Amino acid sequence: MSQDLPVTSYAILGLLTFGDELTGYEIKQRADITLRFYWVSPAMSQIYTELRRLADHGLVRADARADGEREVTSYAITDAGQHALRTWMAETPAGFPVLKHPVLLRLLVGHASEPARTREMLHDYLAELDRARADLGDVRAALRGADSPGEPFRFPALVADWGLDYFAAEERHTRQALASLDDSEGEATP
Amino acid sequence: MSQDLPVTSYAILGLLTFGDELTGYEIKQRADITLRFYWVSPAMSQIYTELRRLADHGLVRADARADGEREVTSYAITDAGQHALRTWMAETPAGFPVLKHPVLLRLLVGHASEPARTREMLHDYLAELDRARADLGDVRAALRGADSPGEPFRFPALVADWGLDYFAAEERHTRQALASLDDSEGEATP
DNA sequence: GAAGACATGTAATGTGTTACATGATTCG
DNA sequence: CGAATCATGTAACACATTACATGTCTTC
Repeated sequence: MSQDLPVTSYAILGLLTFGDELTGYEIKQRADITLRFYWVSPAMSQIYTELRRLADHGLVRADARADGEREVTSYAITDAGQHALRTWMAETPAGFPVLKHPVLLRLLVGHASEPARTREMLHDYLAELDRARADLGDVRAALRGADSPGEPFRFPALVADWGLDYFAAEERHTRQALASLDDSEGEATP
Repeated sequence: MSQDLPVTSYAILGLLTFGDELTGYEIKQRADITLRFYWVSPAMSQIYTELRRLADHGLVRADARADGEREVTSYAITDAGQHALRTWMAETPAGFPVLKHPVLLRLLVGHASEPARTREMLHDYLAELDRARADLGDVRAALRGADSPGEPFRFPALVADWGLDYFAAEERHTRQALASLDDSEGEATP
């Protein structure tokens, strides 16, 4: 009955379980502030493609309404969609995370690079981590007040906290790597 | 001059910087124990495709030799390959890691699942983390003896340590999430 | 002599991106 | 009134996976 959909489909479906109807555009915005950190933020075109597919399967309902001159289409999850999501969560194993970590990839072949360049890359990463942590911190702050057990943002708050801890850990690991590099190459620099 | 190649191309090129010539098959094995943790382990067919491309660009040299009845082709990085890799590392920004974390994705929409199922998923993840940590630990152990500054496996050891710390952090975060879930839902279970 | 590892590839397919295209609405 | 945002899509293409196909070599 429930054909397998790509995970991103279920991710979008999941975004529609927080109550309101959303346009493709709004879904993109939500994805940019939440999904981005744990999955991907699909391109706009991808979102519209997925919404079409979900609608074809009856998992979302497309609500077209006129907004002045233009047609705006909002999407809401259907009962079938709720059911499909639950089934997917209950019956398919989550699977192990896939990490595409360009910093670690480059560090792995660090012997093919200038030590100074490697250090620069790690410092750049620290700066980006800081920005990411600030962004996610803003999201986390916005959830306050509705993040207790039983409240709507309980689970988003849980994963936001996880994400913040993850960024903190990455920062530590980066500093450790830098320290380790300084131990050896640093002897040249007085 | 140096057209942009996909990152996976450079990853394979990087695997060839550790001295020896490798067959496609051997590259797959190396990828399975190293790249897997920080990037991806490409499918065999993908590896052969990339090797063909790298050879077309003159970045690797294909060495066909007879091994009994069959032809076996080993690949070695060329000077042009070394140069391309260095240029890539020096001139293109690494970019921020992309995390495809199905456990966090599902936890995000935890309100659409049975609490018991969510807990089960987290416990499954703990078990998988344990296995991954053991695998990476074996790799790390195999690097011992050549992992000091200046030695060939210095950088692989650095990233392996990073990876082990990352797994440890994930384990902590998982346990924290479980504890948080127990705090609320656990009240029902005496 | 069968099983499993070694070794190499083609074909079909799918997920997802970027580029392109279009137009309305809002805000300064 | 121009820029930014809102809103929706099509087309071309790239990266990567799975399925399929083939055969040798090694080990039990």
